[in-house]
Amino acid sequence: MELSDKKTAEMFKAVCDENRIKILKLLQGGEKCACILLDDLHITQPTLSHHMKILCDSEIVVGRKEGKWMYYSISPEGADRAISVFRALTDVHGQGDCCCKE
Amino acid sequence: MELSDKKTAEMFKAVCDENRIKILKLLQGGEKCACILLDDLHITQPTLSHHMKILCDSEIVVGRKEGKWMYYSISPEGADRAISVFRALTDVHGQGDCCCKE
DNA sequence: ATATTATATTCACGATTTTCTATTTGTCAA
DNA sequence: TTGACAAATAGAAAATCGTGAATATAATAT
Repeated sequence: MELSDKKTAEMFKAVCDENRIKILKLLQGGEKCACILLDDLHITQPTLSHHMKILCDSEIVVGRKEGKWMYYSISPEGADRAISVFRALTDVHGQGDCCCKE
Repeated sequence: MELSDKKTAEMFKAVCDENRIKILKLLQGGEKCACILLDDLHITQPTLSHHMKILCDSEIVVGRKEGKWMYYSISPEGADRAISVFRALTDVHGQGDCCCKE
């Protein structure tokens, strides 16, 4: 589970934007077509496409093409991976320095 | 554990930047003085101050003033809160639509 | 083949973020 | 009180990000 700092930052960009958070909330109801997401968000189609790319790059969301349509859903594995990475980044395994200069 | 989308985005901004990720990794060794963090990062003092503000705003890091010095450490409670928020955002509790239009 | 529909890409622009220099504030020691 | 040091703030430059209009690509239907 070793990720570069750059990749880690990329992963959490998924949850750094209000619209992407809204998209995740919509996807919690299960897999949804892009066109349905579009109806529920006040953004244009290219903007949605842009956000879906960031979400898919983070691997927290996965896309599936079916004919003309793109279906998106939350990947429980991707979400678990993100949590693992977050834990690995915030677990404290030391006691620090007792003072600034000794 | 209900957070506005804006607040949620703010919280995860903490882990959306390479320098802040480096800072968290340093703090995993325990509480550290700002001046020590500064030695390990190739940024200026005001830039560090800026990043520490964002980290503290997310409540994943807490600061403590002692005389002239600021000591920072990871807040296990803050980190747990972030994980809870992330889970609440990515748990799937529906099965989606079977198709785009019915 | 042509038209239509769904999504992705390109480009440009404005807003936000990161970063720095300069300055200010706060704390301690002579 | 003055000087030295740590950290925060102000202001500005540069980079990144979010957005939409225009266009391209892909799939389906006629």
